[in-house]
Amino acid sequence: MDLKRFDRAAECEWRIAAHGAMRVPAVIFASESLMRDMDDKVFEQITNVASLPGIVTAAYAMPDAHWGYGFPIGGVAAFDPDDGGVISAGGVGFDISCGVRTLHTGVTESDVRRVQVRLADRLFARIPAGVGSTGALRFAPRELDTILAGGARWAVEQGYGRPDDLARIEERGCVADAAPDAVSDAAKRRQRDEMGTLGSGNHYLEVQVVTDTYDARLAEAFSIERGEVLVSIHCGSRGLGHQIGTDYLREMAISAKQQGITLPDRELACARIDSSLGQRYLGAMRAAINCALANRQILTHITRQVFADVIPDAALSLLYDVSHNTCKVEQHVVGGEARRVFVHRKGATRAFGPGHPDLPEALRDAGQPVLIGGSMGTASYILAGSAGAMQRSFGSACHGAGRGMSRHEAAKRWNGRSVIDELAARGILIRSLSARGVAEEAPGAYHDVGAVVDAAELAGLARKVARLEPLVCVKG
DNA sequence: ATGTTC
Repeated sequence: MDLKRFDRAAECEWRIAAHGAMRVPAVIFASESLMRDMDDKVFEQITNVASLPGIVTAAYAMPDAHWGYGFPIGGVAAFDPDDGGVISAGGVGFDISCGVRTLHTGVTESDVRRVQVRLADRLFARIPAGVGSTGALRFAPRELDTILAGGARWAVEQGYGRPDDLARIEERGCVADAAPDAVSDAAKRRQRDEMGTLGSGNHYLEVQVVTDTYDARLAEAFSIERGEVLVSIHCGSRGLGHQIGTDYLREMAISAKQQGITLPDRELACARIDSSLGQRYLGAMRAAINCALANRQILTHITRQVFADVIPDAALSLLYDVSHNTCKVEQHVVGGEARRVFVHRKGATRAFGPGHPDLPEALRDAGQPVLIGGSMGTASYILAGSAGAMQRSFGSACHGAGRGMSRHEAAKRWNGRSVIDELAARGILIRSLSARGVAEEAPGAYHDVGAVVDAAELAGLARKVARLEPLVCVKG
């Protein structure tokens, strides 16, 4: 990206003053090196977002930002319903509430190394992964409505997990005001056999070891120690969320035209938050959030069963669960006063700072765990949300490494089998049904996740707590 | 991300 188009406000903060149709400035948080590598499309898309009605303060892009549908992936934007603010299906994304949850295991790397192959094989046998994968569970439409209203809370009531898991999930496992009635029958049909499945693309279940901790106080608050094994599950709302995105994008494109909302890009189709379409989308999107939370909860239950069998000493407890693709109603201080705004985070993680009332008591002094998934075979990081994020980015931070190469290009460049063999030689076991999928997800297709989290920290959005390396990875 | 092309 051409850096001359920006005002450098700080080492990792690049501003674009409002001009043309922009209602507010745009801000990218990144190092100079990440900025140089960043797709020009991010500049175009973030300035487009800044022109949407009712946007508050600024449009933001995180250090891992790249080209997305309408909004960049790694985009954050807040809208005020009392100022004509909008909700955009493209601003949430197709994989609604895709996210990561990380579990403690209480065992060490050597405990896993002893049984590593069996653990990899058993997880792969039990965790359905891949395009169109189906699970062991089947739900009639009415049961699905209960899931869409109840989220992880429903799952725990059904015996998938423990009541104390819920405090460690955003919204305590169930987002309010979900509207299963606003979800099409087609979306529900697609989901009836996909609960408890991982999906494809960059989704994974990974067994990881803590290689480094950076802040002793925060590591202790998160109960993280070097050498401990963790499990991270990265997946979303599967076919249901995708179908909701498709359904409402179509409807928003038609309605925006009728309402005279001028769009710089038709992919930014949106509806006023206070319109009936806006409210229906919000209800459907919240149903998809609950679907994703229930999905990750069921996968947690299966993972616990596998560990109980292969490593009986392990005790899996939830560190935290974050969502990456959402729009949430939150209170933020804008121009010195508390305002209720609708925060779109697309490929961005909520990163609430210390003292936030939505955090469970055990984590409140430390700040929210921010779980950063690396690319396959590379490190992941755990950060802590900060007061800086509350001031600078509506309580948001980055979400991952950020793709640097298209799937097509990666599939041409790498051979899946070779990628698996090379990682196995480094002690990392990959299990996947799709060699092409593995090639598309080759570590070289992504930016350096370490550079991304360093930039997030330097920008004042989050504090580094721990670095993890993979031991086993089940891929879609 | 996605019954990987409405």
